[in-house]
Amino acid sequence: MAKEPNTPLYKVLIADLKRQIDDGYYKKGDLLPSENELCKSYGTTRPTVRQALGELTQMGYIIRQHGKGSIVSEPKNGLGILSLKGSTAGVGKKNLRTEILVKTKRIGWPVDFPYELTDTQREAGCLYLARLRHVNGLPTLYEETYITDIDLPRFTMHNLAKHSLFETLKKNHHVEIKEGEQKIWAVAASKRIADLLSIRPGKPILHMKRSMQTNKANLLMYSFLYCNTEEYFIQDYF
Amino acid sequence: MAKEPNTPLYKVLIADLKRQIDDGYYKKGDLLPSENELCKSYGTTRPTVRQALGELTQMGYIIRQHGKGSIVSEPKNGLGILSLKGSTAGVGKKNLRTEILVKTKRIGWPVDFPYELTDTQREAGCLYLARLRHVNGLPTLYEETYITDIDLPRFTMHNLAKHSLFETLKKNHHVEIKEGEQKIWAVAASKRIADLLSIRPGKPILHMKRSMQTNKANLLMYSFLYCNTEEYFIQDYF
DNA sequence: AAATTAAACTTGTATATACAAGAAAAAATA
DNA sequence: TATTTTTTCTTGTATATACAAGTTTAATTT
Repeated sequence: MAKEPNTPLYKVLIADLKRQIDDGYYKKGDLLPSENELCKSYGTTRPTVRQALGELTQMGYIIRQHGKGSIVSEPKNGLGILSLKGSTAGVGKKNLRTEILVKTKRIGWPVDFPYELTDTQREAGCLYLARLRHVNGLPTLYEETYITDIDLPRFTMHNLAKHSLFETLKKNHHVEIKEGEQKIWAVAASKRIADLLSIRPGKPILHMKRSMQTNKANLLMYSFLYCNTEEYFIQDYF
Repeated sequence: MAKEPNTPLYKVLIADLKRQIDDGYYKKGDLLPSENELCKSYGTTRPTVRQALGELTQMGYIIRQHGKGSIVSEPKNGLGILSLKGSTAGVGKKNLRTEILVKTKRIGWPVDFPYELTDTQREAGCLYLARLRHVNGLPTLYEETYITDIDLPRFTMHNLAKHSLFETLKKNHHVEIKEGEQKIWAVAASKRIADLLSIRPGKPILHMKRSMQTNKANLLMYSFLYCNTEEYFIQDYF
Protein backbone atom coordinates (compact mmCIF):
# COMPACT_ATOMS: atom_id res chain seq x y z
CA MET A 1 0.00 0.00 0.00
CA ALA A 2 2.78 2.44 -0.88
CA LYS A 3 2.02 5.84 -2.27
CA GLU A 4 1.56 6.27 -6.00
CA PRO A 5 4.91 6.36 -7.74
CA ASN A 6 4.03 9.11 -10.20
CA THR A 7 3.15 11.79 -7.70
CA PRO A 8 4.33 15.12 -9.10
CA LEU A 9 7.32 16.47 -7.26
CA TYR A 10 5.58 19.67 -6.25
CA LYS A 11 2.84 17.65 -4.56
CA VAL A 12 5.45 15.68 -2.65
CA LEU A 13 6.88 18.98 -1.48
CA ILE A 14 3.46 20.20 -0.41
CA ALA A 15 2.80 17.02 1.53
CA ASP A 16 6.22 17.09 3.21
CA LEU A 17 6.05 20.71 4.30
CA LYS A 18 2.43 20.40 5.34
CA ARG A 19 3.21 17.43 7.51
CA GLN A 20 6.15 19.20 9.11
CA ILE A 21 3.93 22.18 9.91
CA ASP A 22 1.12 19.98 11.21
CA ASP A 23 3.61 18.05 13.34
CA GLY A 24 4.93 21.25 14.84
CA TYR A 25 8.44 20.94 13.44
CA TYR A 26 7.90 24.34 11.90
CA LYS A 27 5.93 26.53 14.27
CA LYS A 28 3.88 29.65 13.77
CA GLY A 29 6.17 32.54 12.82
CA ASP A 30 9.03 30.30 11.73
CA LEU A 31 10.70 30.81 8.39
CA LEU A 32 10.66 27.86 6.04
CA PRO A 33 13.91 27.07 4.22
CA SER A 34 14.41 29.51 1.37
CA GLU A 35 13.37 28.54 -2.14
CA ASN A 36 16.95 27.91 -3.15
CA GLU A 37 17.57 25.70 -0.13
CA LEU A 38 14.47 23.65 -0.94
CA CYS A 39 15.72 23.38 -4.52
CA LYS A 40 18.93 21.81 -3.31
CA SER A 41 17.19 19.47 -0.86
CA TYR A 42 14.82 18.14 -3.47
CA GLY A 43 17.13 18.40 -6.47
CA THR A 44 14.77 20.63 -8.38
CA THR A 45 14.39 24.21 -9.55
CA ARG A 46 12.64 27.30 -8.30
CA PRO A 47 9.50 27.18 -10.45
CA THR A 48 8.69 23.75 -9.03
CA VAL A 49 9.38 24.82 -5.47
CA ARG A 50 7.35 27.98 -6.03
CA GLN A 51 4.39 25.99 -7.26
CA ALA A 52 4.39 24.07 -4.00
CA LEU A 53 4.82 27.19 -1.87
CA GLY A 54 2.07 28.90 -3.85
CA GLU A 55 -0.41 26.16 -3.01
CA LEU A 56 0.64 26.10 0.63
CA THR A 57 0.00 29.84 0.65
CA GLN A 58 -3.44 29.31 -0.78
CA MET A 59 -4.10 26.60 1.80
CA GLY A 60 -3.31 29.02 4.59
CA TYR A 61 -0.22 27.22 5.82
CA ILE A 62 2.27 29.96 5.06
CA ILE A 63 2.46 33.55 3.99
CA ARG A 64 5.29 34.76 1.84
CA GLN A 65 7.07 38.05 2.23
CA HIS A 66 9.05 39.58 -0.57
CA GLY A 67 12.71 39.74 0.33
CA LYS A 68 12.25 37.81 3.55
CA GLY A 69 10.84 34.34 3.11
CA SER A 70 7.94 32.00 3.74
CA ILE A 71 6.48 32.42 7.19
CA VAL A 72 4.46 29.67 8.84
CA SER A 73 0.98 30.93 9.74
CA GLU A 74 -1.55 30.10 12.39
CA PRO A 75 -2.12 26.52 13.33
CA LYS A 76 -5.58 25.34 12.35
CA ASN A 77 -8.51 24.96 14.65
CA GLY A 78 -12.24 25.39 14.31
CA LEU A 79 -14.24 23.09 12.05
CA GLY A 80 -12.05 23.64 9.05
CA ILE A 81 -14.44 22.08 6.61
CA LEU A 82 -14.23 24.95 4.20
CA SER A 83 -10.63 24.35 3.33
CA LEU A 84 -11.29 21.39 1.13
CA LYS A 85 -8.06 21.22 -0.71
CA GLY A 86 -5.94 21.15 2.39
CA SER A 87 -6.96 18.05 4.34
CA THR A 88 -9.45 18.02 7.16
CA ALA A 89 -7.37 20.09 9.53
CA GLY A 90 -10.34 20.44 11.81
CA VAL A 91 -10.49 20.49 15.56
CA GLY A 92 -8.10 17.64 16.04
CA LYS A 93 -8.98 14.22 14.78
CA LYS A 94 -9.22 12.63 18.21
CA ASN A 95 -12.22 14.71 19.15
CA LEU A 96 -14.08 14.19 15.90
CA ARG A 97 -16.42 11.24 15.51
CA THR A 98 -18.45 10.70 12.39
CA GLU A 99 -21.75 8.86 12.65
CA ILE A 100 -23.37 7.52 9.50
CA LEU A 101 -27.12 8.18 9.64
CA VAL A 102 -27.85 6.99 6.12
CA LYS A 103 -25.43 4.54 4.53
CA THR A 104 -24.39 5.27 0.97
CA LYS A 105 -27.22 4.21 -1.33
CA ARG A 106 -28.19 4.73 -4.90
CA ILE A 107 -31.21 6.99 -5.40
CA GLY A 108 -32.72 9.13 -8.10
CA TRP A 109 -32.06 12.85 -7.91
CA PRO A 110 -34.61 14.58 -5.66
CA VAL A 111 -37.28 16.34 -7.67
CA ASP A 112 -36.68 19.60 -5.86
CA PHE A 113 -32.88 19.44 -6.13
CA PRO A 114 -31.60 23.02 -5.84
CA TYR A 115 -28.87 22.74 -8.46
CA GLU A 116 -29.12 22.46 -12.21
CA LEU A 117 -28.25 19.00 -13.52
CA THR A 118 -27.03 17.97 -16.95
CA ASP A 119 -28.70 15.17 -18.89
CA THR A 120 -25.65 13.00 -18.31
CA GLN A 121 -25.99 13.52 -14.58
CA ARG A 122 -29.70 12.72 -14.60
CA GLU A 123 -29.07 9.47 -16.47
CA ALA A 124 -26.27 8.50 -14.12
CA GLY A 125 -28.38 8.93 -11.02
CA CYS A 126 -26.77 9.66 -7.68
CA LEU A 127 -25.36 8.24 -4.49
CA TYR A 128 -26.71 9.63 -1.26
CA LEU A 129 -25.38 9.57 2.26
CA ALA A 130 -26.05 11.44 5.47
CA ARG A 131 -23.57 11.92 8.28
CA LEU A 132 -23.59 13.52 11.68
CA ARG A 133 -20.31 14.77 13.07
CA HIS A 134 -19.75 14.88 16.79
CA VAL A 135 -17.11 17.14 18.29
CA ASN A 136 -16.14 16.09 21.79
CA GLY A 137 -19.34 14.08 21.96
CA LEU A 138 -21.53 16.98 20.91
CA PRO A 139 -23.56 16.51 17.69
CA THR A 140 -22.38 19.56 15.78
CA LEU A 141 -22.64 19.16 12.05
CA TYR A 142 -25.24 17.34 9.99
CA GLU A 143 -24.34 16.78 6.36
CA GLU A 144 -26.21 15.32 3.42
CA THR A 145 -24.14 14.47 0.37
CA TYR A 146 -25.18 13.73 -3.21
CA ILE A 147 -22.60 12.30 -5.61
CA THR A 148 -23.17 11.77 -9.33
CA ASP A 149 -23.01 7.98 -9.82
CA ILE A 150 -20.40 7.82 -12.57
CA ASP A 151 -17.34 5.55 -12.51
CA LEU A 152 -17.78 4.69 -8.84
CA PRO A 153 -18.14 0.88 -8.73
CA ARG A 154 -18.51 -0.63 -5.28
CA PHE A 155 -18.36 2.80 -3.73
CA THR A 156 -21.08 1.96 -1.25
CA MET A 157 -18.80 -0.58 0.40
CA HIS A 158 -16.34 1.90 1.81
CA ASN A 159 -16.44 2.81 5.45
CA LEU A 160 -16.91 6.55 5.47
CA ALA A 161 -16.98 6.88 9.21
CA LYS A 162 -13.32 6.08 9.55
CA HIS A 163 -12.00 7.63 6.40
CA SER A 164 -12.81 11.02 5.03
CA LEU A 165 -15.16 11.00 2.08
CA PHE A 166 -12.67 12.94 0.03
CA GLU A 167 -9.80 10.63 0.87
CA THR A 168 -11.87 7.62 -0.14
CA LEU A 169 -12.80 9.19 -3.44
CA LYS A 170 -9.19 10.04 -4.14
CA LYS A 171 -7.53 6.80 -3.12
CA ASN A 172 -10.08 4.35 -4.43
CA HIS A 173 -11.52 6.15 -7.41
CA HIS A 174 -8.96 8.79 -8.30
CA VAL A 175 -11.56 11.50 -7.95
CA GLU A 176 -10.32 14.86 -6.73
CA ILE A 177 -12.22 18.03 -5.95
CA LYS A 178 -11.10 20.78 -8.27
CA GLU A 179 -13.47 23.68 -7.82
CA GLY A 180 -16.45 24.55 -5.79
CA GLU A 181 -18.94 27.13 -4.71
CA GLN A 182 -20.72 27.57 -1.43
CA LYS A 183 -23.63 29.59 -0.17
CA ILE A 184 -24.07 30.39 3.49
CA TRP A 185 -27.09 31.38 5.53
CA ALA A 186 -27.97 31.77 9.17
CA VAL A 187 -31.33 30.10 9.72
CA ALA A 188 -33.55 29.02 12.57
CA ALA A 189 -33.31 25.30 13.25
CA SER A 190 -36.28 23.31 12.00
CA LYS A 191 -37.77 20.56 14.17
CA ARG A 192 -35.91 17.89 12.23
CA ILE A 193 -32.52 19.60 12.34
CA ALA A 194 -33.00 20.53 15.98
CA ASP A 195 -33.61 16.87 16.84
CA LEU A 196 -30.51 15.78 14.93
CA LEU A 197 -28.30 18.32 16.64
CA SER A 198 -29.99 17.97 20.04
CA ILE A 199 -30.89 21.62 20.27
CA ARG A 200 -33.99 23.75 20.69
CA PRO A 201 -36.01 24.35 17.48
CA GLY A 202 -35.59 27.93 16.32
CA LYS A 203 -32.00 28.19 17.51
CA PRO A 204 -29.69 29.94 15.01
CA ILE A 205 -27.95 27.42 12.78
CA LEU A 206 -25.39 27.80 10.06
CA HIS A 207 -26.69 26.42 6.79
CA MET A 208 -24.52 25.83 3.76
CA LYS A 209 -25.10 24.57 0.27
CA ARG A 210 -22.02 23.51 -1.63
CA SER A 211 -21.46 22.25 -5.14
CA MET A 212 -18.13 20.75 -6.10
CA GLN A 213 -16.57 19.91 -9.42
CA THR A 214 -14.06 17.09 -9.75
CA ASN A 215 -11.37 16.05 -12.18
CA LYS A 216 -13.97 13.84 -13.91
CA ALA A 217 -16.11 15.91 -16.22
CA ASN A 218 -19.64 14.95 -15.16
CA LEU A 219 -18.88 13.80 -11.64
CA LEU A 220 -20.24 16.65 -9.55
CA MET A 221 -20.88 16.46 -5.83
CA TYR A 222 -23.26 18.44 -3.67
CA SER A 223 -23.57 18.75 0.03
CA PHE A 224 -26.00 20.44 2.35
CA LEU A 225 -24.82 21.22 5.83
CA TYR A 226 -26.36 22.31 9.11
CA CYS A 227 -23.96 23.34 11.83
CA ASN A 228 -24.50 24.24 15.46
CA THR A 229 -22.04 27.07 16.13
CA GLU A 230 -22.78 27.41 19.82
CA GLU A 231 -19.58 25.71 20.95
CA TYR A 232 -17.56 25.53 17.76
CA PHE A 233 -17.33 27.60 14.64
CA ILE A 234 -16.55 27.33 10.97
CA GLN A 235 -13.17 28.58 9.94
CA ASP A 236 -11.32 29.00 6.73
CA TYR A 237 -8.39 30.68 5.13
CA PHE A 238 -7.92 32.67 1.97
CA MET B 1 -5.02 59.03 -13.65
CA ALA B 2 -3.76 56.21 -15.87
CA LYS B 3 -2.93 52.81 -14.48
CA GLU B 4 0.46 52.16 -13.02
CA PRO B 5 3.02 51.54 -15.73
CA ASN B 6 4.84 48.72 -13.99
CA THR B 7 1.90 46.38 -13.60
CA PRO B 8 3.18 42.82 -14.05
CA LEU B 9 2.05 41.28 -17.30
CA TYR B 10 0.25 38.42 -15.61
CA LYS B 11 -1.84 40.89 -13.63
CA VAL B 12 -2.76 42.69 -16.83
CA LEU B 13 -3.88 39.37 -18.23
CA ILE B 14 -5.95 38.65 -15.13
CA ALA B 15 -7.61 42.05 -15.31
CA ASP B 16 -8.33 41.73 -19.03
CA LEU B 17 -9.84 38.27 -18.85
CA LYS B 18 -11.77 39.10 -15.68
CA ARG B 19 -13.28 42.15 -17.31
CA GLN B 20 -14.27 40.18 -20.39
CA ILE B 21 -15.95 37.57 -18.23
CA ASP B 22 -17.67 40.20 -16.08
CA ASP B 23 -18.84 42.01 -19.23
CA GLY B 24 -20.30 38.81 -20.61
CA TYR B 25 -18.00 38.59 -23.60
CA TYR B 26 -17.07 35.15 -22.36
CA LYS B 27 -20.13 33.42 -20.95
CA LYS B 28 -20.55 30.52 -18.58
CA GLY B 29 -19.36 27.33 -20.25
CA ASP B 30 -17.31 29.11 -22.90
CA LEU B 31 -13.74 28.11 -23.53
CA LEU B 32 -11.15 30.82 -23.10
CA PRO B 33 -8.45 31.07 -25.79
CA SER B 34 -5.87 28.34 -25.27
CA GLU B 35 -2.69 29.10 -23.39
CA ASN B 36 -0.68 29.22 -26.60
CA GLU B 37 -3.15 31.60 -28.23
CA LEU B 38 -2.95 33.90 -25.21
CA CYS B 39 0.85 33.71 -25.46
CA LYS B 40 0.69 35.01 -29.00
CA SER B 41 -1.82 37.74 -28.21
CA TYR B 42 0.21 39.09 -25.34
CA GLY B 43 3.64 38.30 -26.71
CA THR B 44 4.59 36.21 -23.72
CA THR B 45 5.21 32.59 -22.72
CA ARG B 46 3.18 29.85 -21.11
CA PRO B 47 4.41 30.15 -17.52
CA THR B 48 3.25 33.76 -17.45
CA VAL B 49 -0.10 32.94 -18.99
CA ARG B 50 -0.47 30.01 -16.63
CA GLN B 51 0.17 32.21 -13.62
CA ALA B 52 -2.74 34.40 -14.69
CA LEU B 53 -5.04 31.45 -15.40
CA GLY B 54 -4.07 29.91 -12.08
CA GLU B 55 -5.19 32.96 -10.17
CA LEU B 56 -8.40 33.23 -12.18
CA THR B 57 -9.04 29.61 -11.24
CA GLN B 58 -8.51 30.41 -7.60
CA MET B 59 -10.84 33.39 -7.92
CA GLY B 60 -13.59 31.17 -9.24
CA TYR B 61 -13.75 32.69 -12.68
CA ILE B 62 -12.68 29.63 -14.62
CA ILE B 63 -12.03 25.96 -14.18
CA ARG B 64 -9.36 24.23 -16.19
CA GLN B 65 -9.67 20.82 -17.71
CA HIS B 66 -6.65 18.82 -18.71
CA GLY B 67 -6.57 18.32 -22.46
CA LYS B 68 -9.54 20.56 -23.07
CA GLY B 69 -9.07 24.13 -21.92
CA SER B 70 -10.15 26.83 -19.51
CA ILE B 71 -13.90 26.89 -19.02
CA VAL B 72 -15.69 30.00 -17.77
CA SER B 73 -17.57 29.26 -14.53
CA GLU B 74 -20.72 30.56 -12.98
CA PRO B 75 -21.42 34.24 -13.05
CA LYS B 76 -21.25 35.69 -9.58
CA ASN B 77 -24.16 36.61 -7.41
CA GLY B 78 -24.85 36.58 -3.72
CA LEU B 79 -22.94 38.89 -1.40
CA GLY B 80 -19.52 37.91 -2.63
CA ILE B 81 -17.65 39.41 0.25
CA LEU B 82 -15.69 36.29 0.97
CA SER B 83 -13.89 36.36 -2.35
CA LEU B 84 -11.60 39.14 -1.32
CA LYS B 85 -8.96 38.72 -3.91
CA GLY B 86 -11.35 38.85 -6.81
CA SER B 87 -13.04 42.28 -6.66
CA THR B 88 -16.40 42.88 -5.10
CA ALA B 89 -18.33 40.76 -7.55
CA GLY B 90 -21.35 40.98 -5.33
CA VAL B 91 -24.97 41.37 -6.19
CA GLY B 92 -24.41 43.94 -8.87
CA LYS B 93 -23.01 47.30 -8.01
CA LYS B 94 -26.17 49.22 -8.86
CA ASN B 95 -28.10 47.55 -6.09
CA LEU B 96 -25.44 48.01 -3.46
CA ARG B 97 -25.32 51.17 -1.41
CA THR B 98 -22.79 51.67 1.37
CA GLU B 99 -23.70 53.89 4.28
CA ILE B 100 -20.96 55.12 6.59
CA LEU B 101 -22.15 54.93 10.19
CA VAL B 102 -18.83 55.88 11.76
CA LYS B 103 -16.38 57.84 9.66
CA THR B 104 -12.79 56.67 9.74
CA LYS B 105 -11.24 57.84 12.99
CA ARG B 106 -8.14 57.12 14.95
CA ILE B 107 -8.73 55.21 18.18
CA GLY B 108 -6.82 53.00 20.56
CA TRP B 109 -7.27 49.27 20.21
CA PRO B 110 -10.31 48.07 22.18
CA VAL B 111 -9.32 46.46 25.46
CA ASP B 112 -11.32 43.34 24.66
CA PHE B 113 -10.02 43.02 21.11
CA PRO B 114 -10.38 39.36 20.13
CA TYR B 115 -7.11 39.05 18.23
CA GLU B 116 -3.56 39.00 19.47
CA LEU B 117 -1.65 42.20 18.71
CA THR B 118 2.08 42.74 18.38
CA ASP B 119 3.84 45.53 20.25
CA THR B 120 4.35 47.37 16.98
CA GLN B 121 0.64 47.24 16.33
CA ARG B 122 -0.22 48.48 19.81
CA GLU B 123 2.12 51.44 19.44
CA ALA B 124 0.75 52.29 16.02
CA GLY B 125 -2.84 52.40 17.20
CA CYS B 126 -5.68 51.81 14.81
CA LEU B 127 -8.19 53.33 12.45
CA TYR B 128 -11.81 52.42 12.97
CA LEU B 129 -14.82 52.68 10.72
CA ALA B 130 -18.29 51.21 10.62
CA ARG B 131 -20.38 50.69 7.53
CA LEU B 132 -23.84 49.43 6.73
CA ARG B 133 -24.45 47.93 3.32
CA HIS B 134 -27.87 48.11 1.77
CA VAL B 135 -28.88 45.69 -0.97
CA ASN B 136 -31.84 46.94 -2.97
CA GLY B 137 -32.60 49.33 -0.15
CA LEU B 138 -32.52 46.65 2.51
CA PRO B 139 -29.94 47.04 5.31
CA THR B 140 -28.18 43.70 4.99
CA LEU B 141 -24.63 43.78 6.25
CA TYR B 142 -23.12 45.70 9.14
CA GLU B 143 -19.34 45.80 9.23
CA GLU B 144 -16.83 47.19 11.71
CA THR B 145 -13.27 47.49 10.50
CA TYR B 146 -10.03 48.01 12.41
CA ILE B 147 -6.88 48.89 10.49
CA THR B 148 -3.40 49.15 12.02
CA ASP B 149 -2.44 52.80 11.63
CA ILE B 150 0.91 52.40 9.91
CA ASP B 151 1.93 54.28 6.77
CA LEU B 152 -1.57 55.52 6.09
CA PRO B 153 -1.32 59.34 6.04
CA ARG B 154 -4.53 61.21 5.30
CA PHE B 155 -6.39 57.92 5.06
CA THR B 156 -9.38 59.33 6.88
CA MET B 157 -10.05 61.71 4.01
CA HIS B 158 -11.03 59.09 1.48
CA ASN B 159 -14.65 58.53 0.64
CA LEU B 160 -15.24 54.90 1.47
CA ALA B 161 -18.89 54.95 0.52
CA LYS B 162 -18.15 55.30 -3.15
CA HIS B 163 -14.97 53.31 -3.39
CA SER B 164 -14.30 49.95 -1.94
CA LEU B 165 -12.10 49.99 1.12
CA PHE B 166 -9.70 47.57 -0.51
CA GLU B 167 -9.47 49.59 -3.70
CA THR B 168 -8.70 52.72 -1.71
CA LEU B 169 -5.96 50.98 0.23
CA LYS B 170 -4.46 49.63 -2.95
CA LYS B 171 -4.59 52.73 -5.11
CA ASN B 172 -3.71 55.35 -2.52
CA HIS B 173 -1.48 53.46 -0.15
CA HIS B 174 -0.25 50.44 -2.12
CA VAL B 175 -1.62 48.13 0.52
CA GLU B 176 -2.88 44.79 -0.70
CA ILE B 177 -4.52 41.95 1.19
CA LYS B 178 -2.34 38.88 1.00
CA GLU B 179 -3.76 36.36 3.41
CA GLY B 180 -6.58 36.03 5.79
CA GLU B 181 -8.61 33.88 8.07
CA GLN B 182 -12.29 33.98 8.91
CA LYS B 183 -14.50 32.47 11.52
CA ILE B 184 -18.21 32.06 11.01
CA TRP B 185 -21.10 31.66 13.43
CA ALA B 186 -24.85 31.71 13.30
CA VAL B 187 -26.06 33.83 16.20
CA ALA B 188 -29.25 35.43 17.44
CA ALA B 189 -29.38 39.15 16.67
CA SER B 190 -28.72 41.35 19.67
CA LYS B 191 -30.85 44.44 20.23
CA ARG B 192 -28.16 46.66 18.77
CA ILE B 193 -27.59 44.57 15.62
CA ALA B 194 -31.32 44.06 15.17
CA ASP B 195 -31.83 47.82 15.18
CA LEU B 196 -29.07 48.34 12.66
CA LEU B 197 -30.41 45.71 10.28
CA SER B 198 -34.07 46.59 10.93
CA ILE B 199 -34.99 43.13 12.08
CA ARG B 200 -36.47 41.45 15.12
CA PRO B 201 -34.03 40.81 17.99
CA GLY B 202 -33.24 37.11 18.24
CA LYS B 203 -33.46 36.51 14.53
CA PRO B 204 -30.68 34.27 13.17
CA ILE B 205 -27.77 36.32 11.87
CA LEU B 206 -24.54 35.39 10.20
CA HIS B 207 -21.59 36.61 12.23
CA MET B 208 -18.04 36.64 10.95
CA LYS B 209 -14.68 37.63 12.36
CA ARG B 210 -11.93 38.11 9.85
CA SER B 211 -8.28 38.96 10.17
CA MET B 212 -6.28 39.96 7.12
CA GLN B 213 -2.58 40.29 6.49
CA THR B 214 -1.25 42.73 3.92
CA ASN B 215 1.91 43.22 1.93
CA LYS B 216 3.16 45.55 4.69
CA ALA B 217 4.53 43.54 7.57
CA ASN B 218 2.70 45.03 10.55
CA LEU B 219 -0.31 46.40 8.75
CA LEU B 220 -3.03 43.96 9.72
CA MET B 221 -6.73 44.56 9.28
CA TYR B 222 -9.66 43.09 11.14
CA SER B 223 -13.34 43.17 10.44
CA PHE B 224 -16.40 42.01 12.28
CA LEU B 225 -19.52 41.42 10.24
CA TYR B 226 -23.18 40.84 10.91
CA CYS B 227 -25.29 39.78 7.95
CA ASN B 228 -29.01 39.29 7.54
CA THR B 229 -29.34 36.26 5.26
CA GLU B 230 -33.12 36.37 4.98
CA GLU B 231 -33.15 37.77 1.44
CA TYR B 232 -29.55 37.40 0.37
CA PHE B 233 -26.75 35.02 1.21
CA ILE B 234 -23.01 34.87 1.46
CA GLN B 235 -21.28 33.12 -1.38
CA ASP B 236 -17.77 32.18 -2.20
CA TYR B 237 -15.66 30.00 -4.41
CA PHE B 238 -12.78 27.68 -3.80
C1' DA C 1 29.74 55.30 18.11
C1' DA C 2 26.41 56.41 14.68
C1' DA C 3 24.92 56.92 10.17
C1' DT C 4 25.48 55.63 5.55
C1' DT C 5 26.67 52.51 1.90
C1' DA C 6 27.44 48.20 -0.09
C1' DA C 7 26.89 43.39 -0.32
C1' DA C 8 24.39 39.18 0.27
C1' DC C 9 20.58 37.26 0.96
C1' DT C 10 15.35 36.69 0.03
C1' DT C 11 10.98 36.41 -3.08
C1' DG C 12 8.71 38.39 -7.56
C1' DT C 13 8.39 38.33 -12.50
C1' DA C 14 9.67 36.60 -16.84
C1' DT C 15 11.70 34.02 -20.96
C1' DA C 16 12.56 29.74 -23.46
C1' DT C 17 12.07 25.13 -23.78
C1' DA C 18 10.82 20.09 -23.27
C1' DC C 19 8.12 16.15 -22.65
C1' DA C 20 3.89 13.80 -20.47
C1' DA C 21 -0.93 13.06 -20.51
C1' DG C 22 -5.86 13.98 -21.36
C1' DA C 23 -9.41 15.19 -25.01
C1' DA C 24 -11.09 15.86 -29.46
C1' DA C 25 -10.88 15.69 -34.34
C1' DA C 26 -9.20 13.47 -38.46
C1' DA C 27 -7.72 9.51 -40.89
C1' DA C 28 -7.45 4.73 -41.60
C1' DT C 29 -9.42 0.35 -41.16
C1' DA C 30 -12.79 -3.27 -40.61
C1' DT D 1 -21.33 2.64 -42.08
C1' DA D 2 -19.21 1.72 -37.77
C1' DT D 3 -15.09 1.02 -35.33
C1' DT D 4 -10.41 1.65 -34.43
C1' DT D 5 -6.20 4.07 -34.87
C1' DT D 6 -3.62 8.11 -35.54
C1' DT D 7 -2.88 12.81 -35.32
C1' DT D 8 -3.42 17.24 -33.36
C1' DC D 9 -4.54 20.30 -29.88
C1' DT D 10 -5.06 21.06 -25.14
C1' DT D 11 -3.31 21.51 -20.23
C1' DG D 12 0.15 19.42 -16.59
C1' DT D 13 4.79 19.06 -14.93
C1' DA D 14 9.51 20.27 -15.08
C1' DT D 15 14.29 22.22 -16.11
C1' DA D 16 17.37 26.14 -16.63
C1' DT D 17 18.08 30.72 -16.48
C1' DA D 18 17.87 35.89 -15.86
C1' DC D 19 16.97 40.13 -13.83
C1' DA D 20 14.04 43.11 -10.61
C1' DA D 21 12.97 44.39 -6.07
C1' DG D 22 12.38 43.96 -0.98
C1' DT D 23 15.00 42.76 3.46
C1' DT D 24 18.70 41.92 6.26
C1' DT D 25 23.47 41.80 7.40
C1' DA D 26 28.10 43.40 6.91
C1' DA D 27 31.31 46.81 5.66
C1' DT D 28 32.42 51.42 5.12
C1' DT D 29 32.38 56.06 6.03
C1' DT D 30 31.46 60.07 8.73
